Amino acid sequence: MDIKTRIAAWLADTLAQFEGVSLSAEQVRALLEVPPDTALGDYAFPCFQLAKQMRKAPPMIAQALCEKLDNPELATAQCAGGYVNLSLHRENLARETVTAVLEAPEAYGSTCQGEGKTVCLDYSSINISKKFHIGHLSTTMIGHSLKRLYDYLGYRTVSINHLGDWGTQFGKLIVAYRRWGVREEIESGGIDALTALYVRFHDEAEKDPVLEEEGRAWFKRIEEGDPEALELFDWFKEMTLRYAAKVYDLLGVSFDSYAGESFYKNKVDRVIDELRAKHLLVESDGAQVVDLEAYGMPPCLILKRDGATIYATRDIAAILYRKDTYDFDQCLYVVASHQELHFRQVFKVIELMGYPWYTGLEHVSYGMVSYEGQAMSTRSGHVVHLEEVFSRAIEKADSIIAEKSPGLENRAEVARQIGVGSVVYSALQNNRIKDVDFWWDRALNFDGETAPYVQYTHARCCSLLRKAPADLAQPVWSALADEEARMALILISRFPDVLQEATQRNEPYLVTRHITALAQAYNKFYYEHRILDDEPGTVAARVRLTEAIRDVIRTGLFLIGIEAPERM
RNA sequence: GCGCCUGUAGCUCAGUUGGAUAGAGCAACGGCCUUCUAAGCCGUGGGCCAGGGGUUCGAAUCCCUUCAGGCGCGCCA
Repeated sequence: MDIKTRIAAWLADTLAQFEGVSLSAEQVRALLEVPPDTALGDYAFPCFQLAKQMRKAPPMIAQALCEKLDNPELATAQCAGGYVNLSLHRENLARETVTAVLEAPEAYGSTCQGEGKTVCLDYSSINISKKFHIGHLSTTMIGHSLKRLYDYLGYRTVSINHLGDWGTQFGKLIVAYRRWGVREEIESGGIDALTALYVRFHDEAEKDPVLEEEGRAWFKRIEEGDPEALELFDWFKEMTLRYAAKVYDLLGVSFDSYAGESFYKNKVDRVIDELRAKHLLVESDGAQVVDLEAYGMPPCLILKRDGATIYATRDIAAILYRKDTYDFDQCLYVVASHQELHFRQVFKVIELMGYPWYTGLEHVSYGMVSYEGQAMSTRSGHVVHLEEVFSRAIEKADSIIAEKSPGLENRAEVARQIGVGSVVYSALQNNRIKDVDFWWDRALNFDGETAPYVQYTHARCCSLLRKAPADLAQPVWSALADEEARMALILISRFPDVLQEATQRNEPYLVTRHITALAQAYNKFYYEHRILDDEPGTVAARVRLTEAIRDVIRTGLFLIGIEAPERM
């Protein structure tokens, strides 16, 4: 049982001695907060909510509670206004916290609460023949981080790259290829060559509307299984996936399924039959829709006037398929916020179909990405490609290494870890919902709250541990009673709670900020105290603390998809 | 026009879901390396929490309203 839980139990026991009070240990634990100033204590218990039950003013309750609290091995209490401020017994805090980490460094904060539960995560979801740009980073890394978080908490996860591999744009691409493409050039030019074809098609189509018509016709041929059309379509898809694999390798991202839109093309009949059987489908302007007016939403379009399906139809088919195949408890869609209405509509249709598990569907939305104040556009060229961001960040990391640690052995690898890490960090340091505007100078900043800062702290810990004596004495935990160590210990002890909240809210940035705070705490500690030059028992305690911090930072970085080099 | 989201230091953002004196980083300025990694640490300045009304013991946080920005509102995804 962790310290906070024991504090809560102790508080609840004491509260039970008062008349008219009924608060469980769990309720008390949820009420415990962190004082605004660390000098006040480690935890604060607010008495305001008790005021009604006890018919007393909060400060009086706090005082009465303080007088009864007696467990100096756990903490000491002081009342201040309506709060009871608790200061943990420092020696015990140090011993318990550090030991908890070192007992299972790879599993600190992990649980088995997700046992028997499955979470499907739909993220990244790339479009065939399009390059990655900076806007794809959020979905890819938020999804990847959430997968790792849910895994860590014992869930079975299924990561799905719902490929955008269906629609008239592929007919257009075929037209462009047949008119202007040369097989060998496209093969060697890869995704860039495909993008060039796509851009050229739109330029030429403005002058010659016949092209659009041809594009539609070629897509129809794909749908009908025409061998030439399918061969080209598969080729485009294969080239795109080959390209994407390189980016995913760099990021350490992988997927359990690449079933995209084309996968569901023969699974939409079931959706239409079922909607019809359940009397949900109505005609409107020649199209078939599910009316959602009663829920304050525009209708959900299921079949176009020409009888063809639309993305909502395929998304519904995908939901039913995933439920059948994976029997998920939750299915998360890490998709930009502009699709909010779409998902609300689709989820409502599932509800109206009578499936009670619709409650497990969730749109994990994130803000829009722009570049220097303007929306990005592949066609106009106002884009920042992900590879360019990575290569510039890696280049910068490499030149800093050249300057600061010229003898580093695996320099290229570390430069990659730092460069990629700094880019990933920027995608996971804030609340998902914020819009982000990309600027090069910000993206290439390595100071302060950044991945290199956290990685540096980790490397610093590693370096120190390499120099620590092999035969450590018995740690004297009371040596960790100073303010700097206390701050670090408190942050370590809260790490498991942070993982809980990050998962509950689907917000990886909580992990990012927490390990950054831990890195700050360690750097202060490091500056204020000589770790290796002291009494053997003190050295042992400080080394153990360093080890615990290194482990928590490494785990935290792993959970947000960032590597932790041991030297840099 | 309707709906959703956002508005906190010059900039980028936190703010523990209604609690204590609103905090970080960047940028600026000033300090700290003959000692464990200076990609670090310390300090200084910087705020009408967009504006206005409410709700209550208490509001950056909840409600109403105005303003500003982003996104969406059927045959694209």
